[in-house]
Amino acid sequence: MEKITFDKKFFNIKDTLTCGQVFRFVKYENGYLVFSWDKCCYLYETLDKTIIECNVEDKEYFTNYFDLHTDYSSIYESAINSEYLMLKKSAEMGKGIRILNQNKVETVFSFIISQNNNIPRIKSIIEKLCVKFGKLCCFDDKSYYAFPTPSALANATLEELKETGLGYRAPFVKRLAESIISGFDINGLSTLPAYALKATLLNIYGIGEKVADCVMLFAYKKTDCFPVDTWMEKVYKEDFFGMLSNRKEMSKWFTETFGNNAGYFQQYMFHYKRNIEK
DNA sequence: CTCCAGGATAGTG
DNA sequence: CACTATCATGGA
Repeated sequence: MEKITFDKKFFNIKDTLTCGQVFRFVKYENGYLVFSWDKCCYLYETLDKTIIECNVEDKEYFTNYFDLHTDYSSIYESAINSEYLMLKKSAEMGKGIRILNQNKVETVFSFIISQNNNIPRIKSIIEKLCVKFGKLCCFDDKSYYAFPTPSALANATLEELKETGLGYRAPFVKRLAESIISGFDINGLSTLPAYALKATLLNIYGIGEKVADCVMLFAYKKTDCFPVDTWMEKVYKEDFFGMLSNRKEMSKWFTETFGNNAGYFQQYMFHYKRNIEK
């Protein structure tokens, strides 16, 4: 077992996992188990450190997954020095949030499932998909299921897919799986320029503006992307006093205002807005 | 019971 | 173009 130790100041486990970017994690002992594609790691915090425990061969995978090569202090400073009070408060509260570098195939499927849905249900559907169609794996003495391969999903019937609670999203999942089997290369898209990547994602059945932005930010590291959902629409209107009416234009405004920090700031503010209004 | 959840699609004007 | 009814499911 390998241990990766990182300063806790810019790596809060709970905030990073629960700000809506990732759906496969469970509380375990003093921390969390996190699953990515077919891999697993265990996370916990000490007084001043965040510790990742994983298999030796997965060390670099999870170092990159948790974005440990990126320095968050300058991102945080930039938010704290912003003229927008909402952003300052959000950054202060969520400075331990990191944007993960997730498996691309898993992320595309996960965010197709996320449309018009809530986080507990998204987690439940994905977990059932893994149990039903994923490969049995083990980590230490624990067993879990990998994210299903595209071929496993393509071979499933719509009725079988719907047993996981997918509802009307089942055809989205099936069609994407079939297209990957036929040669559509999700991972290969990383070489495309941002505008071409976005156009390609929007062309996928079941993916619109918001989901495309999420995939670009959470799997392709396009940190100038700013997904606008119901929460960010509230932020835009209530905290930025914006007058635009559609979400695509709001997203554009945030991107133009915050540049390459837009994605990080979106996570800070999403986390703040959701936690403060409860 | 109604409403809504980190929306997208197909159809209409 | 912009606007909107509808989509399956479960929890509040």
